[in-house]
Amino acid sequence: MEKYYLTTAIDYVNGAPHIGHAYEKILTDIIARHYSQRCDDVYFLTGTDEHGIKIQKTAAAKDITPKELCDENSRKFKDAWKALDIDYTKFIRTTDDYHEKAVQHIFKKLVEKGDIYKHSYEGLYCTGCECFLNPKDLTEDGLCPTHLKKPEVVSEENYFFKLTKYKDAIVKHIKEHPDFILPQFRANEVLNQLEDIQDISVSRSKSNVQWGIDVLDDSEQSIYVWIDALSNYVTAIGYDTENQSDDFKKYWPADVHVIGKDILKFHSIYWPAFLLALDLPLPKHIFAHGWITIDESKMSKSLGNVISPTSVMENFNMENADAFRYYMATSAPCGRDGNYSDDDFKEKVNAHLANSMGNLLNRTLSMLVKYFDGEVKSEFKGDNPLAKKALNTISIVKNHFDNFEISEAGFEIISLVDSTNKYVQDTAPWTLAKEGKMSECGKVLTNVLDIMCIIASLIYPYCPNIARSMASQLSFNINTKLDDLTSDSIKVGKLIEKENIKPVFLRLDSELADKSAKK
RNA sequence: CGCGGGAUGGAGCAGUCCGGUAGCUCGUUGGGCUCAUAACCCAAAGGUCGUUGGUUCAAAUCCAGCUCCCGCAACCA
Repeated sequence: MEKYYLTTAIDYVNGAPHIGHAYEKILTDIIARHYSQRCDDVYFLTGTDEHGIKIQKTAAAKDITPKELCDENSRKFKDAWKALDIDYTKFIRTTDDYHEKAVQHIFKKLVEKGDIYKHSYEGLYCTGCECFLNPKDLTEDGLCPTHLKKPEVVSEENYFFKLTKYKDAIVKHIKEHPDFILPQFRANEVLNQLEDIQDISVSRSKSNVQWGIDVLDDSEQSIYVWIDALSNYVTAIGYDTENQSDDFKKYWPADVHVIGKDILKFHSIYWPAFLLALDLPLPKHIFAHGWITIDESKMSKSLGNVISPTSVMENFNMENADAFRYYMATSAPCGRDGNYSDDDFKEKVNAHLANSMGNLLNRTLSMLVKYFDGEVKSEFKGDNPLAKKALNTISIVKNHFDNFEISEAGFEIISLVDSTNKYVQDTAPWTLAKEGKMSECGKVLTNVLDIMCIIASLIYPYCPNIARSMASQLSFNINTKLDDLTSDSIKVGKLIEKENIKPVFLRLDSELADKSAKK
């Protein structure tokens, strides 16, 4: 694998980020970190979508310019991702100069090619909303539901993209590439939607929407969201219609676009159509994740249950996002909806990260210090009955990631932890020590520590800080590639001093955690 | 007949494509261990797999009907 290029959806900056935005970034960051363990050149793109009527109105209501609003909110997204250890390569904003220019060129090229044409249509326009309404959204009396005013019939001339021209090619592509849309059960939905697809409007009259990218050679129109926002995936890495950067040649096509299930249609129909029109190859995978609900109900501002990305960390006094990342990533099976609740969060991270994984490392290192003064002797190295399972777990995890089964991969790792805990219980090294069987005892502990190196490596994408702490106590290089992992990583010699044994993750609500929080 | 998702022991889920002893995590109860972060290991209790009918030697799984729940307008991923 030479390179891996992956993207998130770009978030609309009409408000602050919340846990739903965070879910997608965490998933994508975990995928990115996993592939960085398999290839040297991972490019991870995220960013913000900043044009459109809503931004224009929100800014007007706050009496600031749209650009000021975007700057303010885009900053909030960046700050949140920093707090969550989202290690992106690049953050694109659709108001970036290079992006705006490239989008204008893309639009122009499609016009010249004949795939974009001017067309006038009639619609119901509400002066209160300052936008067209769909007839099915009106009240029974034919009024605007928000302003209770009768909308006017207005005809507007816009540019349209010939989506219908590419319908057959996209259907064919989806059918010939069963892993194009993942999870696979989503592909049928898309094929259904493709059945009655129409050409789409790709511009807006500037008399209605001023906050957008201008159409070149037409001062009356600005480019609507589709071409503006979707193009970020190519403009970010240097695409322009005439000059294509080395990065673009190297990274395109994307390996995966990670998106929410609500925007699957745009990514699996509109976006491929634009790419075909531009004679560019299609992304390899489109991965649609589900929603995160809060206490089993949909998150919404009106319900007042919107959770900010960092509030969970703040509530539990956590110094890093590892536990939250782990919980988010494992809270829903691939592509399904998941749920967040404080109780479940506490229960799950305590059980998996503290009781099972963290305690396993802690008890083993403690025994090594207690019985051998922290030293691994050469006679301790040898056959490891856990090696087969551990190495097998690596390949299972890789397979899961290739299908974006992030949650499933996480449970495989914990399953390896559980097996290792059982091994410790079954071999009872403390009993071996009492019976004077020191060599056997040392072998058991070394076997466990060797497996802990693999566990640290596998858990790294989910919990980078915990993994680094584990690796440090094991004198293991956390940057080891997955394919270079062996069940023989622990070096012979003094491994650790008693005072350097530190719990890698404390139980939430434990006395120790309270103490450390009070520090 | 609008579209889609779901209904599996107390909670949350897997298993359904490719029928064959109903599994996981957490919780509960009992026991074990004492190296460890009141942690770890074992065992038990608890489900007629929403309902009705069909196919089959055999159905949670396939087929048909029915009931209930959740999305599909907006703030919003």
